[in-house]
Amino acid sequence: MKTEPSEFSIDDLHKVSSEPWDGIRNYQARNFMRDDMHCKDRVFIYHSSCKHIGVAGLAEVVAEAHPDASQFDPHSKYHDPKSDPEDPRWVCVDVAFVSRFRDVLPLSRLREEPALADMPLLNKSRLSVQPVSADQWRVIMDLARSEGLLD
DNA sequence: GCCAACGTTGGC
DNA sequence: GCCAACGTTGGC
Repeated sequence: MKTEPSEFSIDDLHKVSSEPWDGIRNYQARNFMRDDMHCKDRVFIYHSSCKHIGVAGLAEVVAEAHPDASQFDPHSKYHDPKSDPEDPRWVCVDVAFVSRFRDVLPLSRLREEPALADMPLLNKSRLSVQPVSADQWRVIMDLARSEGLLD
């Protein structure tokens, strides 16, 4: 899951017991949350549009997809007047902090790994929620370990 | 701040 | 259903 740390960082996630991952307004990203993310699933938290771009830590899904409340809030920047309360257009999962890498595992380092070449993240995908295969998960965790980023 | 690439919108 | 125009994303 991508986030701009100036908006909501891994450290912000650490401060709350759980966080509804709201504001996702892309259908494909929504569908991943709705269809493919389940309680206990692990998630990489990725910092984008910032100084240290890359994987910042780990989270866990703690609530399955439910309507994203911000779509019905006229004061929210995520307000969607076209969404019908009887049939909400946008959903989100809740995630909880698991761990923070000692340092961000840089995007540039991910690009050096042939095993990760097919990741949407490395291929101009602008999806803010995107899948990670079991193999890719392992490669990234091994990388984080070998870079001394894990406790 | 730039700009390429992408997703969405809306006229036809 | 096509596709041009537009707005957004996100690395650099």
